[in-house]
Amino acid sequence: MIFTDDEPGSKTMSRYNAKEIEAKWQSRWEQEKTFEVETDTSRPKYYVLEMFPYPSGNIHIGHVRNYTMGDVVARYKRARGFNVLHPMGWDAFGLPAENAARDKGVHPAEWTYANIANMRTELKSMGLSLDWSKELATCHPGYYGKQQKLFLDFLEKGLVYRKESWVNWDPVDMTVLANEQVIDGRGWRSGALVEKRKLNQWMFRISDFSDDLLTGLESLDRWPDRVRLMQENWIGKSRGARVHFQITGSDDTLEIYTTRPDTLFGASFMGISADHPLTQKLMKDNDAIAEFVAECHRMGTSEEAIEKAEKKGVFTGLTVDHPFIEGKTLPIYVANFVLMDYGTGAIFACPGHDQRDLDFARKYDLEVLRVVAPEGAENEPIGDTAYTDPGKIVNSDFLNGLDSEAAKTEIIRRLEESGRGEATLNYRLRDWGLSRQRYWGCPIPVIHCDACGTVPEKAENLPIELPEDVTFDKPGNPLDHHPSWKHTACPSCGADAVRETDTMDTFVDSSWYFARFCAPRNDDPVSKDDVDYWLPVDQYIGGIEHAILHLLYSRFFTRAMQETGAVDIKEPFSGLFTQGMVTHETYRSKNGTWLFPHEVVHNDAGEPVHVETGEPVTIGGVEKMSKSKKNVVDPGEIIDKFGADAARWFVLSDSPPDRDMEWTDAGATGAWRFKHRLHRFVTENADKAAASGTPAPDTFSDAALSLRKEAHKTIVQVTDNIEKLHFNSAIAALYKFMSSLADFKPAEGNEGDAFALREAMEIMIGLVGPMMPHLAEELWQTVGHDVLLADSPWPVAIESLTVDNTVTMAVQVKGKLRATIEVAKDEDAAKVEEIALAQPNVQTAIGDNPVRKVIVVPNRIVNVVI
RNA sequence: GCCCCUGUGGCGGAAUUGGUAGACGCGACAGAUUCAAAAUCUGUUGUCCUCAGGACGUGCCUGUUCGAGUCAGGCCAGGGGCACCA
Repeated sequence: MIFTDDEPGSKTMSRYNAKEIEAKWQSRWEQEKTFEVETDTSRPKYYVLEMFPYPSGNIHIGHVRNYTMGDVVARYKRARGFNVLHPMGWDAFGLPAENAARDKGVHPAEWTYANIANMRTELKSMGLSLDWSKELATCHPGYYGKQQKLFLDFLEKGLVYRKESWVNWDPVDMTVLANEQVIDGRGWRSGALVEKRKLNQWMFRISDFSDDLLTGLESLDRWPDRVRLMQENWIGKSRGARVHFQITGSDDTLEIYTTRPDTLFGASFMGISADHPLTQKLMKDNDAIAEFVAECHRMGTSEEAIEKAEKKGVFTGLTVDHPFIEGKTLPIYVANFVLMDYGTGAIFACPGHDQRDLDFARKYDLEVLRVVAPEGAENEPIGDTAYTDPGKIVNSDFLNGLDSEAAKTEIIRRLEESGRGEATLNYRLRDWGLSRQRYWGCPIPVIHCDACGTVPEKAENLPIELPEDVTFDKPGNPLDHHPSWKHTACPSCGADAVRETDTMDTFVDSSWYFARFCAPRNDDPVSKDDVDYWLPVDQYIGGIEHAILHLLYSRFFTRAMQETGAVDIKEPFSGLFTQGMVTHETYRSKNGTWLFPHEVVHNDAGEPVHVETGEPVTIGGVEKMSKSKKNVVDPGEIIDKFGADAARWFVLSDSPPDRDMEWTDAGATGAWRFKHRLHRFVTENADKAAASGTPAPDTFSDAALSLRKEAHKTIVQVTDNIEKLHFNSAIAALYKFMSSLADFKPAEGNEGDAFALREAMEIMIGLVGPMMPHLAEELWQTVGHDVLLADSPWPVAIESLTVDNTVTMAVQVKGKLRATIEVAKDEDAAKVEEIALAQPNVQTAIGDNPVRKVIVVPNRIVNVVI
């Protein structure tokens, strides 16, 4: 067993006992309240936040990676003199608690708080520099009561409204289903065919902020480009036209939105959504339409389901007149691919230039006409693929010969001139439906009164707490079933009234917690003085899976809170980092069942076998860790086996933080070895080093000078790497520095050597500190410091030691490396060229060819062109 | 289906952002130490060839450039998101 930190009977093994030492420093930090912070406007602040976890029961390696990254930044910024806010809390409402209640009969609150207690212990064992005094849980009335206040503020400002919208409905369980609870169109528990159903829902007016959320992205220069791009696409600003089509033989018009008005002459039919008012009207006395609408409602509410479904429709019997082609009419179809939520819920279809329209047209044998063509393809018919690129307009009367852009402008001019349409901007972003028909969420603080309608709860009555005595044995929302909870008096007229029994989407909880952390026990939801100091979050870290919804909702909430005066800013997170997932090999036993990594060992022949039965094991692909495939490692076991420092070190090393990392025991062992190597070196060499505070002597041996240079260069590199969150590169630099440090043999009695050794050891300890904080504290003490490393400043590089006066330059002939030369830094280009050309290998490569040109890039490369 | 990302040795990855591809770690191999093993230390390790040298090489194909892992265009493969999972 090589992983035991204190191997008995081993003489060479260091006596570093991770468990003891890690616990020791954790309690020291806790006693001294090292990481508890207060608003202090005299000091520069830095707010580091990792996305708070859902309390599922145990932390997983993904959490370890996420929180370690944040912790490195937090500890580093502290060392750089910032007042660092680094809080932790729990995203504690949500479905899993209700599932546990239903499956195991345990109350959601009990289940959640037990999970929190366990995860808190696990997180604490990681040695994170968190201010635990600011801990919060969204399921606590102290949090969600304030959220209800925010809701009322938003309501007053007109940022919330009610509207009918669609939900997935399980007709057997009589309950609303989340998209993930709909499997192949059926309820996950009942197996019943899921229907779409309309419910009255509360909505946030996020779409009022579409343009602001879009332009705001430009200011977020410390966000990954891809996240900004994803949000930009999600908001989906488009320029297009609204066109009013006359319904043939009627005074009514059908209003459509299109981004391709240039293809209007290629229109062959109209598509309207199953939920379009016209459809709703027609289905009353048309069974075929009614049947088709019902079919559409069985499709599920996700955009993915709608897009992937076969394109289908039903003819309404109505046609519209083409606005520019005299006598041409276009049939109106109810079509399953037209979304009521986008544009006007109606389109004109041009099969030649839109793939969905083409699929539909082929199915129903409708006309397909080319109206846009690339150069030379004007007369080519459209095959099975729509031509969606821009090109030259053909078959389009007055648009012929124009390019797509000019045609758009021209046709909009003509539409506006004739009053049959106008240019318009459209956004894909829809309002945010926040109502959930569930128990374990924040109650929406409004009351329905027969006389007064919908009335907000009085602020002094907050929090509206969830009742504890609920059961989950009946389908539907327990709040609705509760005998007394929903019955109350109308705050306005005092008559008997009923509470709203819907609770809020859990995304609401996570849309303002970063603001609450600034003063988590404050009476108002948000403490102005504290958020003015701490916000925005300087570095936010979390998974890429939140790139759109959570981050967009938080940006909306911050704007909404600005409107209610709670904050003065628009953007909550000035820096964002999205870390990759943790993956692991998968294993299957002989009979095909998944196995945990700890159930697999290698036999003498090196083959993977089951630890108990000895039967062969199949090693599968490397996949995202998931409980169903059992390819998970338990952080508790890892910390137990390797120590928190080694676990932290390993999740930072090897893989770049924004990419997926594979968990391997071998990698963890490497981290563990480094920890011991460093510990052994410092404990064995501390007495050879100069005493703390000894001034630098005037002269140094070559070896000492070279060690000092490497030490100071390492400061520069590690600092730069941490600033850029390139933790893996920082660790590579430290490994390299460790080799040089271990190679350094100070001559006895040599002052310079003793000084260099001490300096290098202290630099090493300081730089390792954010990653392996326990070991670093221990060694910091070993080399003679009383002050905690956590309270000590970051190592400072001496600039003169970080630059070399010679550089190695590559010499290429025709782009191929032929030699390297050592020249003075910033050497004159002519001199460099002369030296380069004098190299025998260079001469051989040039041969008899005339030298046409020599390119000299200072301090980098020489390229001889022949 | 739509949007976004990623692809470099046996493996994880590095590359000052267009300038010596493979830093650093893992694994493997060889040696030292040991009664022996573990641990530790030292060295070698992209592929191929006619091996003091050279050719090839960053998923595939084309291009721009004195020079491409890096830029452009087109493919292929894997992953994330798609509004009620969090």
